[in-house]
Amino acid sequence: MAVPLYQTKAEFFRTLGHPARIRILELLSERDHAVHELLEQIAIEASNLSQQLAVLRRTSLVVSRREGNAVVYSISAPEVRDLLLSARQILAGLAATRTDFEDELVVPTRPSADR
Amino acid sequence: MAVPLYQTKAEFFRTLGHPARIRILELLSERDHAVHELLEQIAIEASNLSQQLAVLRRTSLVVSRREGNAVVYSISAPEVRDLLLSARQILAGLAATRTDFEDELVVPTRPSADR
DNA sequence: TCACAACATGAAGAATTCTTCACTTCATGT
DNA sequence: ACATGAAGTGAAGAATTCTTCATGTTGTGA
Repeated sequence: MAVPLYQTKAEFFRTLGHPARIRILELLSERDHAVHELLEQIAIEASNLSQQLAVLRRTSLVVSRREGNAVVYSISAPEVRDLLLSARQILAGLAATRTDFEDELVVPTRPSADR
Repeated sequence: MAVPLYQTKAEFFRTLGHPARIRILELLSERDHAVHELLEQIAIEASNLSQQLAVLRRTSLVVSRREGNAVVYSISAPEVRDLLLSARQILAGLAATRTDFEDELVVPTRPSADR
């Protein structure tokens, strides 16, 4: 293998490192979506969405097929679902830690409903 | 929550999206390491390593403590280990897919040992 | 107290990645 | 054949992220 594994891994994570791409993968891990369906859910320009889909296609994380007038995307590695879940858990854990830490350090103020 | 979840997730993955940071996390998921120990394993400049450690610290993925002359780092979320494993599997799957695909399309040539 | 080793940090230029724009392509309906 | 809706693409400037350099801190041992 010419490219070291940790380099490949880094690239993989980098392709996950974009809000639109995360949303796309989350939507696709529920079910296949046509591009115009994704567009309804994600608030970005059509051509930007195309660019992000291209990134995901390049890394083989998704595949597309044409269905008449529409192009339908699907996830190629179902394990991505687990990965996203796993990430959510870690994130929840870290958030909790940070909150605890604040609880310890921050001067207590009147509890506020919206923060 | 002011910041949407998928934004936070994207940031999380982006902090994983760097070869040095991946290696650091892999080393730390084996056991705690002092900075100079990490430096032995990873071929980057000391100050670069510090910068990457700072990135990981900012996102609370690692924590550091001083032990005499040295600073020792450890992983704060053990689940990171699973995540890295999970990524490795997906990557292996994708690589296999791509290889299969090549097997189908590419004109077979004499097998070569070094590619 | 000095000197040195181990780390950290701010700043700046280099390198990447994002977003948008102007087009192009492809399939369908008329 | 033409118009239209759906999607993709190359290019370019804006925005981020990397790497390195110079300098600053903090312990330890002489």
